[in-house]
Amino acid sequence: MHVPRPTASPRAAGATRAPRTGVHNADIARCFEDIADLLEIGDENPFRIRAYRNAARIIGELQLDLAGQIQGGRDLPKIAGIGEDLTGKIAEIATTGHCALLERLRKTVPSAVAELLKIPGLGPRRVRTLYRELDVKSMEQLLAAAREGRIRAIPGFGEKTEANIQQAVEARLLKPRRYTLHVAAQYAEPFVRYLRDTPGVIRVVIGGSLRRMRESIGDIDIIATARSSTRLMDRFVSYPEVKEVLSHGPTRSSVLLQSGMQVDLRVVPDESYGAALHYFTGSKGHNIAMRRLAQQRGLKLNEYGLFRGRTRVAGASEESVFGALSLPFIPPELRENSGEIEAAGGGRLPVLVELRDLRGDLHSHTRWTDGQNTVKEMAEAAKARGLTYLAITDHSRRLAAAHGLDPRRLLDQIDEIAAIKVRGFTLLRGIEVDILEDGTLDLPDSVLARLDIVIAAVHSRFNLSRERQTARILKALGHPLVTMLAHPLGRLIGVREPYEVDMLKIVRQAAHRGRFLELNAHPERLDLHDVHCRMAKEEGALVAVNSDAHSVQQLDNLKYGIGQARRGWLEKTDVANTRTLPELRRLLRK
DNA sequence: GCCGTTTTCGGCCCGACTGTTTTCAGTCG
Repeated sequence: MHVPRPTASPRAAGATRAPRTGVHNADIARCFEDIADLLEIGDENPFRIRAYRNAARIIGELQLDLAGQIQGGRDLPKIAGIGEDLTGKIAEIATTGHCALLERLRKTVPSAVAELLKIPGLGPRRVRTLYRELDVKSMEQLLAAAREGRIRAIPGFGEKTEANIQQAVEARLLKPRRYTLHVAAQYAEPFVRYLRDTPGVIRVVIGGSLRRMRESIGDIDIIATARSSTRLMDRFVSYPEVKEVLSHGPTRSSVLLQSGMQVDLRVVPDESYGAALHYFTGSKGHNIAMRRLAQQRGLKLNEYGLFRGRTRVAGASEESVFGALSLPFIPPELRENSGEIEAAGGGRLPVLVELRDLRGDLHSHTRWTDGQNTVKEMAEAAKARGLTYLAITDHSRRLAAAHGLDPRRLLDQIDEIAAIKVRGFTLLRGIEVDILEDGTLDLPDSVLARLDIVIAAVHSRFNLSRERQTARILKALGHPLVTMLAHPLGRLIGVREPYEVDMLKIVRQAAHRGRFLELNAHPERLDLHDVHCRMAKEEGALVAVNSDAHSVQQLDNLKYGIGQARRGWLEKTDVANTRTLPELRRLLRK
């Protein structure tokens, strides 16, 4: 099945407990975040706190494995934002699994207190006050204090704040949610259409992480220009699906929909449209870096424009903002402050792959297994979307729940595919064959040899050790008949963590053997991850952006795959299925 | 804690909204 049953998977433990061999960048980043939280509650120098947060963000996005680097006896490269002191702490965490500073801070403030920062409306100062005045050390104690009316008695707090805190804690116990891209889009698009229907409105567009095509979306950001902002704002907060109005001002408002999704609207004058769109698209890190760049040139960047003194020098369009800072337009998918500003400044921005560059799709399913449509219907739907070829790649026998194909049925399917003719369109014969636990394939070579495309996929034993899982996949990629590795991390966004594998080894094996790495475009997968797209590009492995469609409608998921590929800096030449069929066949023969 | 053709010291992104105050702190994005 393309979406296997969720399985429990332990989250990475904190980096500062027992020493262990596998310290990941995420662990180091988490440690720095925890330090920043505790320093903040301790009312430390805000710029010192910012340095830790900044470092955490940089490390979290870094491709280089820091602990591996140190354990291999190599020096860390110079990383902007990480100086002498933090380099030392990285080395400390990588070698000992502990950070002495964090341990020390935890003795002054219990780390459960830092959890309270996650409550919307509670920042460091209020958390500190609640801890000192009421000895509140946990969510439970905070909720009790609110219910008993003890919070309103503290100076600076009032009844309203107390009620808000109580509500926020209760809501948090219901679990905060993030949404996959396609779910967020389902909420966003009708809302945008509704807003466009307002008299006097000029423009309404989606920004934020949805525009950046991030794999999961926390809230929806909408930017608008209008002749009357108050009229638009009034209509915004009266949208029928609104459950609660979180804030309501003339230029900025936030609402909660019945689904729990938060939506923010920012309204600016039309001449500020580009600056506001840029600001509300983010990411936060990108915005900070851009404002700093402006500042270095004696300018000021905010959501109203780019200013020299009081004079606006740009802001009507995003292009004008970038241009006034001597930069080309940076596509939204790249705006993560992960080198895009430097690349833009140096004329090294990639020309990103686009949906219309795709010539075919190399992974799809039919009624032969767990798909909903026939081979012919899939072919016609793919052709209608402008593609010129489609590989039919149903499951192999091991996946019994999906009615996986045994050799006999696969041979029958090959015959059916050969008999189907769609003008100007080519069907490729394929299989998504299970990689068994020992790295061998679920079907004999004699059958696989009759196919154009052999996709190898892990659908079982997700919990093998990193070493065994990696060896299993490397062995499959070494099989002479394998074309490609399906969904390399096996994750389901928000449901199942990726399995433990050494992606660098896998990417290098793929590059060495000429195998493709799939970027599975299903919005719950988006697997390859964007950082591994960049890794694949650097190591010279080709990526195939595939729909893994189980129905004709799911062919439309390709747009999400392209979004992820763009986030991974991929260009047309980095993606295998941008090739024409003759070019693809030449690649496959190699 | 980081960083530097304005600086090795003195800066560090910017503005809106809420609630509790009577001019602003705290929080958020």
